[in-house]
Amino acid sequence: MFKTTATEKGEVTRKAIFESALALFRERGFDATTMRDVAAQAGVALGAAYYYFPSKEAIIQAYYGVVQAEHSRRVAEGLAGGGMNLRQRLRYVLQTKFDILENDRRLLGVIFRYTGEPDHPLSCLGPATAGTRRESVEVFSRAVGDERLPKDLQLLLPVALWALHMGLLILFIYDESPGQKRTQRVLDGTLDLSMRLLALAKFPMWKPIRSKVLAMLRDNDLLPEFQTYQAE
Amino acid sequence: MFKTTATEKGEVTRKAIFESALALFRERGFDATTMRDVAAQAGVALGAAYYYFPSKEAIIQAYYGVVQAEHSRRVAEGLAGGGMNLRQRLRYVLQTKFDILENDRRLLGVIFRYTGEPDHPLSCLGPATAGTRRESVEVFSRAVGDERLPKDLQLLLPVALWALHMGLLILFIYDESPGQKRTQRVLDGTLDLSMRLLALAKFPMWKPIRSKVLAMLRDNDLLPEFQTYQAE
DNA sequence: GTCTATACTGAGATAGAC
DNA sequence: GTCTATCTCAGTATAGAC
Repeated sequence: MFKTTATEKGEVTRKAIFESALALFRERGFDATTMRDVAAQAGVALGAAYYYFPSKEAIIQAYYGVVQAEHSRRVAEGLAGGGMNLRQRLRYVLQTKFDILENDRRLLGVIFRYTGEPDHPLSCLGPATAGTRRESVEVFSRAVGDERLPKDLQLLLPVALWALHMGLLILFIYDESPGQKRTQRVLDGTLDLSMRLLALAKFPMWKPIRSKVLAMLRDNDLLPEFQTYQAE
Repeated sequence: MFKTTATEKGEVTRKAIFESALALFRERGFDATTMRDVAAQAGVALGAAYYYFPSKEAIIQAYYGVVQAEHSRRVAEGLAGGGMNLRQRLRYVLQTKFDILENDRRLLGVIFRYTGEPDHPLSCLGPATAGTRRESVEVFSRAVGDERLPKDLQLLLPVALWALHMGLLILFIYDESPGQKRTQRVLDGTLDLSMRLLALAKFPMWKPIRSKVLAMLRDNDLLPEFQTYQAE
């Protein structure tokens, strides 16, 4: 997606460009920052910036990669101890994500810019970002853990949670309430609801509906590619 | 959002620019078409194009307005006769939308470009497009019609359908299967599922959960603004 | 109010020299 | 790996014709 550095010197330059860009994006916003500003701030020529990042958006993409890694790290750390129930684990995973993004709501919006353009390398639902998506679903899988659930729910839940998390991210971006309390409330509300629905959905009477949902998603390639779906 | 014409002559010019733009967008794609191309194709000067449309995206926005109007028109026409059940009415409304957009999947993607930027005038979820959104939800309200439902479901369903329709639009854009058969299958599948869930949700035992959902959405301003939500 | 013609600015992106 | 020069194109500006 973007140039990975081969030399140590390159690594330093790359980092300088990346950090300068983020600082400027946070200060002035993404669109108001030019690649010339970024290069100047980093003390390199315009061409150098483009040498490491093929586009301005690619910097945001790299930023999102860092966020992702940090999220993975914190979740691994936080869940290591055990002792949380499902509700608490899910809350922790989601909350951690918002903690990381707390002051970068404006930057986050750019992630969605190419949602409607499948072939774009930065399309957040496109093939080019499948790896990142996979990683993200992974985190939710870890939160579900070995919770005692019917196998089909075991498969569906992480993807459903990923989708929920995407929705909440959009709400988060639009949320102008102080401290984004509104997003917090919706997060808690949807978690309550999810837990109630999950408790119901576990019963055998729901098996046919669960199967139908799973079959439909599987048959139409709507589940991230890394999972193996033995038909429960 | 863009200049509306006062004279008849202006109307002609406006239309020429609009049609030329759409033709070029369809032929070469949105990004590959320049405003100069559009002006040339329409046989006017660059300034004229900008006189009627403040930006290239504004043309797409106008296009979407036309789609919306056409959808409204066809739905009003198609539902006028009566004699369809809920499932059939919903199918009709959704199917009609996809019929209209059949050959414009690439154009459609641009609609989502500013999803993550609330303040942008073309943000598909932002305040600037509230009117269009309202109109769109309206159409789904008409499809629900006077179907015998608990009042809270009566309120929730149109918005839920609008959300479903947005999701299906994204799937539609990504769907490379011939004739977008995959979207068709998912459309039918989700309709089946929705009908089954609706049949269940109508029972009084679900009242508390419905109330909770409604309360959460209402309390957090997540329902389009035009509805009046007397707490059932 | 509608439009032409032309020139200009700003910024994303690229080519090719070093 | 890095810089300089250059290109392209969205968008603005202006002055004036009708």
